[in-house]
Amino acid sequence: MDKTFQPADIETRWYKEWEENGYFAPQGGEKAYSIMIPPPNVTGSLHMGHGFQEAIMDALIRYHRMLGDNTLWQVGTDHAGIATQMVVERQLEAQGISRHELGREKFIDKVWEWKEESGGTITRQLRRLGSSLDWSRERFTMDPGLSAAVQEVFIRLHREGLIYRGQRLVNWDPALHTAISDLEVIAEEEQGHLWHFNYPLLGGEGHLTVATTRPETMLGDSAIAVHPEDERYAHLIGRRVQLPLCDRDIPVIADEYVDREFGTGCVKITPAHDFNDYEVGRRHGLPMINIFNDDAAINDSAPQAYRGLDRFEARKRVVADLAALGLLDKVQAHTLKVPRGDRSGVVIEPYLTDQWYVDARKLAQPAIAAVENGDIQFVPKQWENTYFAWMRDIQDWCISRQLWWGHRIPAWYDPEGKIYVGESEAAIRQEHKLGDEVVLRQDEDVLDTWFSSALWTFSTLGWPEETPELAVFHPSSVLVTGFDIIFFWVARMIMMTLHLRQEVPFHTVYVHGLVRDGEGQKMSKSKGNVIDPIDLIDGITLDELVSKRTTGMMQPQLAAKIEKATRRQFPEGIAPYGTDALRFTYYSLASTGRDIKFDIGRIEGYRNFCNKIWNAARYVLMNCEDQDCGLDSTAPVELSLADRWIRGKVQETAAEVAHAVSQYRFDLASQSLYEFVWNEYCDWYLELSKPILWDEEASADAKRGTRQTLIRVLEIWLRLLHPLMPFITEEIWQSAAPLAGKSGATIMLQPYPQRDDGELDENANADIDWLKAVIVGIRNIRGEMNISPGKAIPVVLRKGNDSDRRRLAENSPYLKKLAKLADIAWLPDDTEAPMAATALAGELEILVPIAGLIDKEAEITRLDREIKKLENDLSRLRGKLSNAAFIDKAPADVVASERDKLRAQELSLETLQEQMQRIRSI
RNA sequence: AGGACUAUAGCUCAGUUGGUUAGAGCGCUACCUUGACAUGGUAGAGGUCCCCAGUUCGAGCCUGGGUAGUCCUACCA
Repeated sequence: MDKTFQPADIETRWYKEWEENGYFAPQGGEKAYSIMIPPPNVTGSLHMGHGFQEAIMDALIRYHRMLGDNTLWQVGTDHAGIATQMVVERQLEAQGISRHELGREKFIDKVWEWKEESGGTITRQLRRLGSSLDWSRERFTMDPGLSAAVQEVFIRLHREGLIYRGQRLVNWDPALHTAISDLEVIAEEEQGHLWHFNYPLLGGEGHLTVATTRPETMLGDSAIAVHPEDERYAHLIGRRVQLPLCDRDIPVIADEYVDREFGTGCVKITPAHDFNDYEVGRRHGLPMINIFNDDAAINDSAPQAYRGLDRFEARKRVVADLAALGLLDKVQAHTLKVPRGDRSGVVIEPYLTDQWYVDARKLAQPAIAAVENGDIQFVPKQWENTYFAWMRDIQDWCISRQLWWGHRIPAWYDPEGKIYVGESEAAIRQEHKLGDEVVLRQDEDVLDTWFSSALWTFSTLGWPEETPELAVFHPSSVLVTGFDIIFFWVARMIMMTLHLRQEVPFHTVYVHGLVRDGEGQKMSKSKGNVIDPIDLIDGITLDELVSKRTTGMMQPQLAAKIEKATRRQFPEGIAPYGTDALRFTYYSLASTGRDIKFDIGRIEGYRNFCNKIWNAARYVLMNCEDQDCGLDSTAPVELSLADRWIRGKVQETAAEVAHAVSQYRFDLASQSLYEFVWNEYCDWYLELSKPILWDEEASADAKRGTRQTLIRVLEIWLRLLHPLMPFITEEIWQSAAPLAGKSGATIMLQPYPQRDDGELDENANADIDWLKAVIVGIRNIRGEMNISPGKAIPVVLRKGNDSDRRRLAENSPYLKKLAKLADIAWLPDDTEAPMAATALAGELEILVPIAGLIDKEAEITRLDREIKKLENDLSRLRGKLSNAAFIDKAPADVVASERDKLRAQELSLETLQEQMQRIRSI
């Protein structure tokens, strides 16, 4: 074995081995356990959030697989309608081709080509993370099977009246020329203006002043609204005003929607271009005047002068023209929320079109109930509130998109505009007995990507066929996802699955936090702070990292700043840390209910942990290979104190890990393992094994016992650790397992260690605690007195009780080796103690004689510090115990333990004070 | 406007039903190339648990109020 752990070869080698041997596929077992991967964008690439999410899922999957469950991790990718179409359109644009020139079919061919070309990136990256996905069952949302499921659902819901087509205002993206759902609109505060305009009253006396942030929409105004109880305007209700710039007049209406306090208390009503105005318009039967075309340029419904102008250009013209007419009252600076498309970034326009909708209200009821009654549980629980809040006020879901890439809506229209929904034109003709003379035209639109995602847990298992997989693996066990898609995806999956299958899609939703950069900033391309998890695994040079962060930017002017920040933050680039270290970092940061600030220092620490594991294994193998490790069950074995202790400790660790995983507390699981491996197994047990293995006088039985313990405990904790660090554990396990009497092709399919209480040994724990206390006491004196670690020193023990004597008798070889002692002696109580530095282990005094070793002043300082600390504690304890209320009301065992503590500390203080006097007297 | 979350060592974070002296990693200081490991070892320094009040024998933890920050939802003509 190499002296340092080299992850790269090991990782690729083992992943290939696992995949080729089909270890990722379900293997049977009584209980089923399944997770459906949140399908990443097929042409996307892995980011830190994915890395985190996959790590969590893989740990759960590997854990359950080792528990013997029939475990499926369903893999697949999403066609990501808008995102993918945009990428391909941009590529074509670069070649000077528009998709319209190309035509629908050829364009879709291009997208499929791009999918084939780049679709491997994300799946390669998933493999690099060690994700034990069942690749034999890989699905894609536009596979024939999944597409059939989508069509089936659309037809069914349409027949049930849960999908309908209607004309209403939608969020229109004028750049992408498609409707989008409410969720795809991001409203951000921006600086704008509030323009005040005068609309002259018809009949000549005076005007009404309206305030607006969108002057250009006045071309589509249908009314002026005031509050019905606003006495300022009450007399004008029912009158008409002249709409400036347009050759028409509009009524003054009363509606409670109007806020009297805002602006002038008069609102211009533009029903075709504002969601609130739309409702007002409907209530009052106002005409809906659409003044925009698909690009949000002014159309022919507006006066000649503005036709063809872009909306922002039109705004300037309208303001200028009104000013010229003397109708501009004033302009105020105003902060407003501007709705922008989450993909295109352009301002979204409320726009009147025909679209398809899902009646979400009806579907929401059972979906709310399923969470209320605990059929589905969120972890952490507070997300249930978020879910309820949204579900109880859910709006109908606009599912049609004016795109080409996606599932085409299975609806056809006859020349009269009658709608037919069915699986094909032929089927529809047959069902409705339509002859060839009736021309049918299929709907041009495709479905929102999230429509197919909503079916994911069951469409991937073969639905609408009632397949065996569906029976076994559905509902899935847990959904692991980010809070940002609770509405987009989680809620819709719950609604659709309950409706179509009368069962939940999953029992638990584990909601993890967002992975942010070291400063707590969201990682984004435009901020230039993105870290690719693969770069943490394989490493990257500074120059490559800079170029990765600064090429293909939407805002190239930021490149210089990003380069500077990157060079400052990663002066040496990023070292290759390996997958196991990256994964362990994720786990250690995965406490629930908070975001993750990714600190590069952590991964370095866990890379070091890998190295520690590696070297501990080297030590064990070095001492066990070709040696008698007690495999022969008839050979007598003698277990040392340390052997008995560590055999118990590894069981305690198994229990802690199991508990933590059951609560999805991977931070606690990883911490338990880290502490056990490093602080117990390596720091103490390996050191305690040396006195036995290296002692020529130790018996063969004792050596056999220690070797057996070394290798067996190693083999157990490798399995405990495997779900978190799959590669290093497999690599070492291959060598270690045979020596521990285990056989098997892979650690992956070994049973997960279950706590064995028979191995716990409380006596051994107590003795080891004593041993540690004595050793640490001596080391402390050494460290503080600057006694060279190489120098063997004599130690004298004094006072103490029978168990101290027994422990000394049994453990002096350990003490001599680990504390580097020349000699250790017991001093009878009635003997005068030599001049010495003192440490305490309970009642036991540990004395390191001064002569020639100890600096008197330094020891006085050290004792003084100890005494002060004790005095502080004592005064608090005495105060507590002299409080009658405490004695009366606190539980008896708490009071008793405080009293014990007081006694012990008083004794310690006395001892140290005596010691202080003696030192001072020389 | 409503709601959620967060505030603990220089930094990143744990801290269970309220009960020893509040912990870990990184960083820092001193010493150490000892036969698994310097990606290491030993020892050490470092805390007003955001603030105020309350409940309690006892509060980092519970209650109320406040401050600061992050986020979500809705609305702002």
